[in-house]
Amino acid sequence: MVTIKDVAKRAGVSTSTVSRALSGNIPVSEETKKKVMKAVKELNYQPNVLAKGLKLGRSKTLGLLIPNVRDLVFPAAIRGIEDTANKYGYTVVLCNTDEDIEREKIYINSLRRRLIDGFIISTARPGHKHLLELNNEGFPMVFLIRRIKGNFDAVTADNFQGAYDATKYLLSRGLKNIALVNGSLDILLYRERFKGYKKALEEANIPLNNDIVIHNVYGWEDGYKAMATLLEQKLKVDAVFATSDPKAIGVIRAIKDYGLSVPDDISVMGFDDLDVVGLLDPPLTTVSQPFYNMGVAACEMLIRIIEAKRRPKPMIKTLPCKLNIRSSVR
Amino acid sequence: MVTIKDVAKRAGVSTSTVSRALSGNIPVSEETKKKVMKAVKELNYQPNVLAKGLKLGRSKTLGLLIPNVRDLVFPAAIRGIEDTANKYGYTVVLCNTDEDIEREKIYINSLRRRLIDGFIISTARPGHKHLLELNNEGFPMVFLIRRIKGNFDAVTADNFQGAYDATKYLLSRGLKNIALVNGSLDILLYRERFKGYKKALEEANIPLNNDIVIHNVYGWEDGYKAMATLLEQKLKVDAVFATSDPKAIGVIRAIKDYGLSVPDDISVMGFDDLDVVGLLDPPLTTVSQPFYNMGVAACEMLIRIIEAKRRPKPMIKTLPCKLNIRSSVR
DNA sequence: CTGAAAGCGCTTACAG
DNA sequence: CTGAAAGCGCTTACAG
Repeated sequence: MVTIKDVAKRAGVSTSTVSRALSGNIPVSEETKKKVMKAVKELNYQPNVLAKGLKLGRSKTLGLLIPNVRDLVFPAAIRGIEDTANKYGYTVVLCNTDEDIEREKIYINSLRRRLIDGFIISTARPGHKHLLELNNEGFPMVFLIRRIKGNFDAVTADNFQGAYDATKYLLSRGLKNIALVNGSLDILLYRERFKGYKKALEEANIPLNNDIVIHNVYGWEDGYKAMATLLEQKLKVDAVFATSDPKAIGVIRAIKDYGLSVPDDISVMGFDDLDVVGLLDPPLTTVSQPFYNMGVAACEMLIRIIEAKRRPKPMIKTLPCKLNIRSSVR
Repeated sequence: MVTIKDVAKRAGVSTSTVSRALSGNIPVSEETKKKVMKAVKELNYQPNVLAKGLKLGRSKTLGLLIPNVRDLVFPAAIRGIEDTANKYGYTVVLCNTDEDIEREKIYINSLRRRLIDGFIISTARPGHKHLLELNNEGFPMVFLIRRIKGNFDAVTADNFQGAYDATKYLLSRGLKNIALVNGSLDILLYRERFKGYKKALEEANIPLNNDIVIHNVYGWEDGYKAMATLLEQKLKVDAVFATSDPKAIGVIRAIKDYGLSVPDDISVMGFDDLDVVGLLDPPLTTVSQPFYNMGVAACEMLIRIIEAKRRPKPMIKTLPCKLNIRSSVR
């Protein structure tokens, strides 16, 4: 491997000068700069990032904490993060926590030994004391998709607006008995989606019917069960707003298994717009979250925090959702 | 941050001794080892991985090159890699190449400045000279899922056997006119799947009908087109073997759009067993690739190569596929 | 078994 | 503007 010494020798200057010519932080005469650059080129010199990191106490790497790469929600966001990190010369390390706080703590500790420069965190849930401590230390971090209450840097979708628009749209199609199949209210974004749903109903003067509102639904199996329960009870339902696409998939399967049709008998609205959801039968009408762009925004925000001299004021960036109308709503 | 010096001071020994006690490579008396461990605990000392890496010329970091995280093929494999890397104290850096050789070269170069210890490569395709060079340097690398011809370390599925079994199964269901919707023959695994298909046909004394064999099909849109073409020509087809699940999804949509039913009119067999494919309508019968385990195996192989004193002989590990029978074949 | 010293490849405060 | 020196936090060959 060619080092800064080799470059210095070839250019006939000291290693200090090479370093300065390369960093650009400290003035170097045009002439010597040229000599250095020539030597760099000729030797194809690549600075050693570890050595630099050791000296500077920064490693140009970012940690990304997510529950599980296999969740279809994450790949697009990861891609946005990777692309952005790469653009700024950063590298990202992926950590799957499986929603396990202990695993998360272990990951955070082990990454700190690598002098990680900051974290993007998509695992916010009750029991996040360790994250607050990290933040109090002034450690750069930004929440993505999920966030926790309070004044922390975060990038999320506009969950309230998305849910509001979705419900409004169902209403506009003449659907009145709109069931809600929602996630855990422990998680902020499900509280917000619930609010959006209620607001739209309220504006249409439709009273909230708690019989057809189900919370704590996780994933498609649960979605299936929730819908089956609704159907068993023979409650009047002409549409279902499932607040995540996996839930919607389960809901659709249940409806079909009970011999009914989507959307002729019951319309189904999802939330997420996962890459696969246009391929379903029927293709799912859903609220589209800008996952890729959220990844980009979170990564840019984190890098800005890392590279700032003074920590900027916390900022919550909320990206708009938009309805992706396909065929599961009549 | 607490360093080895702090530990040395507290334990009343030199930093050399602390280092030796911790590594275990060099004998240290039981007594001093105890003192060191005590100090380590009390101070919660975490060695600085960058410093260690700089000294040792290794970084305990692995590079993973894939075309795109958003391809549904990869998340499970990534998860297997992450879990394994983590178990051995390694960290993995993900790179999306978009099948672009230039991007790939840039990634490889920039990771080498980080003293990356080895690569897992899922991007093998024509134009891999740079990979051969890397290999010739003795740089640790293993191919995953896709590999190139020759004697290189690799972990793949048994593509021949999988395709053979799939075709045999279709035959066993009384299906005789089995179309093949296949990928590019530039890619080894599609050649192997083609061979498996031909072998099964041959054994059943069914001549290969080139009219219903289509190659160079990439993704679901292409799968749709391929099937549409077949249908337009009114060729006799009672089953389709699509050699990837996305192709199968396109095939199914085309069949439905032409007013036919799966599997009543035409049966469809896929290949991959992506996480979502059981949720389709009808749930897809497909060849299941052990993506997670392939990720684990590739990562273990790579770490073994990295940590070996002498480079072990190249080894190709082939994991068996198994049929996952659902409802798209009659 | 243990310590002092050198060195991994950088950057930057200190002189000049 | 430039060089010599110190130092980031480790490990290990060299003495003892």
